[in-house]
Amino acid sequence: MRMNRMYMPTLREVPSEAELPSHQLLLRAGMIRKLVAGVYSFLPLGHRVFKKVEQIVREEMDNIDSQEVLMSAIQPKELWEESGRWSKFGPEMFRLKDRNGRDFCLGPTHEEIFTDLIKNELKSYKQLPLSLYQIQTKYRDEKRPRFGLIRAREFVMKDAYTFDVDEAAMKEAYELMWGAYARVFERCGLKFKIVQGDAGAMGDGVSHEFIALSEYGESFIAYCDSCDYAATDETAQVVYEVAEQDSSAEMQKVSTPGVKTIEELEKFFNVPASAFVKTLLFKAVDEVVAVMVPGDRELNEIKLINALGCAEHELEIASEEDVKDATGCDVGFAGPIGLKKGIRLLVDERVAKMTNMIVGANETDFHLTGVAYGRDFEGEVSGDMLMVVEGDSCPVCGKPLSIDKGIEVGNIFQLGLKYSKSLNLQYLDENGKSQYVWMGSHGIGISRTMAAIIEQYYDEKGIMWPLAVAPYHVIVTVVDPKKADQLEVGEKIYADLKKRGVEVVLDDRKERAGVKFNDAELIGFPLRVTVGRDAKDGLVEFGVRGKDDKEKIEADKAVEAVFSHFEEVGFEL
RNA sequence: CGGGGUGUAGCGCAGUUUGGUAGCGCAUCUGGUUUGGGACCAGAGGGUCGCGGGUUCAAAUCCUGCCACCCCGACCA
Repeated sequence: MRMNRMYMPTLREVPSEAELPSHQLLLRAGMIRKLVAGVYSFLPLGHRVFKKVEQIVREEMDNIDSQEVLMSAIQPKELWEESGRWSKFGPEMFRLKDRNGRDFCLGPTHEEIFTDLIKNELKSYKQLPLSLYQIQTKYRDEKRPRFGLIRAREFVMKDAYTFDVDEAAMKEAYELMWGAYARVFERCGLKFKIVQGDAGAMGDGVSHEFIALSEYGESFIAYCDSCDYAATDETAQVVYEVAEQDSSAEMQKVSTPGVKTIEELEKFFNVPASAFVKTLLFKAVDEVVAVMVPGDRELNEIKLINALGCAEHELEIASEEDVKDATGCDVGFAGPIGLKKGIRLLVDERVAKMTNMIVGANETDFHLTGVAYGRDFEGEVSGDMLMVVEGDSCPVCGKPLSIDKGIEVGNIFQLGLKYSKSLNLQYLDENGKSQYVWMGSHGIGISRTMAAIIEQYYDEKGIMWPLAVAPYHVIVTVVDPKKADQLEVGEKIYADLKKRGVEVVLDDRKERAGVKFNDAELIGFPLRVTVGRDAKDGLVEFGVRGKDDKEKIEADKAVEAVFSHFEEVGFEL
């Protein structure tokens, strides 16, 4: 490709709408443009990178005998009602009606559609296992789209679905997928961690997330350096020991005027935060629920949601009015004793061991001390309800956990029988008996992966694409294309590289050298051959993006230099 | 959806407090001089000042309703 014909509107200045490096650089390098919030157009250079990532995914999926299909983005409401997700997905789903008023959605994911497709054809165990995937546009009306391609409302995902005869076979398919995903992200050059995930709206089974490490990531992960335990912060099991407490203390009401927060309480009573128990009120659908966690810890809302069995969007913090109605007092004095009748009280398992805690009295300006679980009140003991923090003990080996941040680029789920049951997907086994199909669902965010790569490969000048995903491998920069000798040498190297199958652009634009160099570095071509003033002596310059030292070589050796670099970094065309 | 902020030329911004009919830098076009790290000189084009309503002789500026976009919180590939 000749650059003077290339549509690559690079920007000198950072668009004010972009904050993250990947977002800024994608815009500045002329790779994407925003249409509306969370919806982007891919320009030629961006599209080339996109296709590279897509192709890597495709190859690795094909490699494990998953077969590519293409489903519609537009889906009928009926299938979603069968699975119960028409309401569960909530406002995240883009919904639309046809001219007759029939309801549809733009697919946020495709479990229903794949299951439905298969159920009409699948008859026998002999047809299993089956693994299908597609690379297709997904729609999710995010509450808050942001960070460019990282949280978009329209994005491209590779989604795969596996169908197996039993649980063991499903787990085998899961392992296969795991391996393919690891290879995909390795080939993309990403530094990533594989962590246990929460299944969320997808199902209740085992799941893992592939997290590309990045300081700008939205996903927090807890992991152990001593063993291989790793989980998302929401999933990580919290080890929290309650010290033996004196149970002889009597419950007493203490006046605590205006003392509401844990910090204020610590000062007032002069005891550590762990002596208190927070009673938090939430509204789930239209029921108010109270949750108790130790005063020095945060509640994990995901764990609460799982305990309640409601959907994410159905849970919200109770309003001030709801709190007053439930407790009969101002916000800040809620406690387990004297709550309005009928309010569910969930209790973290550790709270249930406390025999001398301080809680709100459900009376404005009063707290209760010396409260013992079991003696003074009881609730539903709900296991672990806490958010993990750095330094918590590893639930496997007991060593302290580390916390890191990253971008979720892929995930794998063991769906089990969730969809085959709700959508009635069965096969006949060897004995002619009907059995439900064991399913798995596996996603990779293609466009998001592209952004995640940039987050790991950039410097102050621009992007530094790994060769495997670079829009082109080499840029041949002709410093002054009006000089016949330079242009001639540049054209020859360009043609020779092309002949050898190298993806190459020729910068033949009538721009000053600085503009060309800056554009090349911004866009992030991995290799640069500069044809300048020494061209008349048959010399050119060979450089690698990200390395300052340039090497003067004979023009005839340029192609060789490119290939020896390929060899050096283990890249194959 | 709650809280905060912004909307003026393709991009980045000033002008709004104190109403008087729109400006700067970059980019674009023309001519010339330059030519290895975002050139210089001269000239030119480009704006429903987010949209609607109101106040006023007069509105980018004041009032009001709406919209869009960005940031902070809860969701996910």
